[in-house]
Amino acid sequence: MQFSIGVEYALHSLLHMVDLPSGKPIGVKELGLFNGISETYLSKVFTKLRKAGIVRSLPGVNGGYELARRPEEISFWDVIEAVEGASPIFQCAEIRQNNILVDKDNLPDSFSKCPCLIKVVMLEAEAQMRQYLANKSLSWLSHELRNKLPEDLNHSIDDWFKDVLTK
Amino acid sequence: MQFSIGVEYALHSLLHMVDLPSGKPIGVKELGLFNGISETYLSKVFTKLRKAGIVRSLPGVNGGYELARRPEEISFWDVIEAVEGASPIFQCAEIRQNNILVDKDNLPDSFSKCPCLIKVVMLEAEAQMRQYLANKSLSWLSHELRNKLPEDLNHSIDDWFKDVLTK
DNA sequence: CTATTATAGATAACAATTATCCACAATATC
DNA sequence: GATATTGTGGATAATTGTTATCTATAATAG
Repeated sequence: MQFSIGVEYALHSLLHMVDLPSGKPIGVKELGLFNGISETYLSKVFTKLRKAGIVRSLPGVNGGYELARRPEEISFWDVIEAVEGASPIFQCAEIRQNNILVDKDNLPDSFSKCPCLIKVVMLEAEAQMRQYLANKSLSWLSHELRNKLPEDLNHSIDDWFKDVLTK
Repeated sequence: MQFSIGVEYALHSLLHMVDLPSGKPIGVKELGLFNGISETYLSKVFTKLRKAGIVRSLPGVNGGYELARRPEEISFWDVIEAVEGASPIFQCAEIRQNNILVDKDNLPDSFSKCPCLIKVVMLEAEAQMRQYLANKSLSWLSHELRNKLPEDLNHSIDDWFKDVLTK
C-alpha cells in the first residue's frame, strides 16, 4: 500500500513554482528536466493537478503551467487527492454481506442502519492523516526549504529557473 | 493507493476468534466459509499473522489458529502491519538526488544531514494515522459489535462457531 | 505560417494484488 | 501404525494498477 510516485513528482515540481514570477508559466519539459524525472508521465500528473484547480495551463509557445491559487492555499492533501483520486485508502468490500448467516438479498436492518464498524475505524484513521496533511501548505514547504538548504544551492535553483524563463 | 483486501479479511476473521474458548483453534477453512471469502488466500494472510505473533498455529487434525495474545493487546495497526508489511505508505524515491543541479555521486552535505522534507511530512502524517489505529483493539471492536448488532444475529454467530468446534 | 506547448487517447512495460494448486510436514484419532 | 485433517511454503496464474511512452490534435506567441 503506497502513494503513487506521481505525488512525489507533483510536490517536487509545485514546490519550485511557488517563487516564479506571476504571468510566467513553466513547462512540464523544464520541470521534468530539472527534477530528473519522466516528462511524459509528469505531464499526466499536471493534467490531474489542473483538473483539480491547483494549477492553470497556458497552451502555446512559451506556455506551461502556473499555480492557480496562492501557495498558502495549496496543501499536501490537496495535491495527494488530485493525483491519487478522492477514493478512501480503505475500500471496504462489505464482506460482512458475504457472511454465511446473512442473506445478501435481504439484509438485516442493522446493516442498512449502521455502516461496517471496521470501515468506520479505518475512515477515521485516514481522516487523522488527512487533517495533518491539510495543514501543511506549499508555501510552508517552500519557506522551510529556503531556511534549511544551503544558501548557494537555493541560489543555483533560483538562477536555473530565471535562466529557463528568459530563454 | 489502498490497503490490501487481506487486511479486511484478517480483521473480519480475527474478530470472531476473540470469544472462542481457549485451546480450541479454528481452521482457515471455517473462517473462510463463515466470511464467504477465498480460503486459500485467507490461509496466506494467516501465515503473515502468525509470523507477526498475532496468532498461533496448531497443525494437524482439529488444528487451526488461535489468538497468540489477549485481544486487548492486538490493535488494528498490528494487523495492518502484519498483513501489509512494515514499509511506509510514502516510499520516498529521493528524487531530489535526480535534480539537474545535484551531482548524484557527490551529494551536498545538506542531503546527508537532512532527510527530504517532503518525506518527513509524509511519515509524520502516517504516524498520525498509525497512532489512531494503534489505539483500537480487537477486544474493543468485539465489544462494540456485541452492543450494536441485533441480539439474534450475535446469538446465531455464537451458535455457528459452537457448532463448528464440536463437530 | 511556424514552432511550441498542453490535451487526450491508446498502448506498452512492469509490478503488485488476489487467488489457486500442489507437495509436504505435523498431529489427532482410530 | 495407518489415515484423515490441517497448516506451510513454493510455484504459478489471473487480474488489476502503476509508470511510461507515443501520436494526433488544439491552442497560441511570435
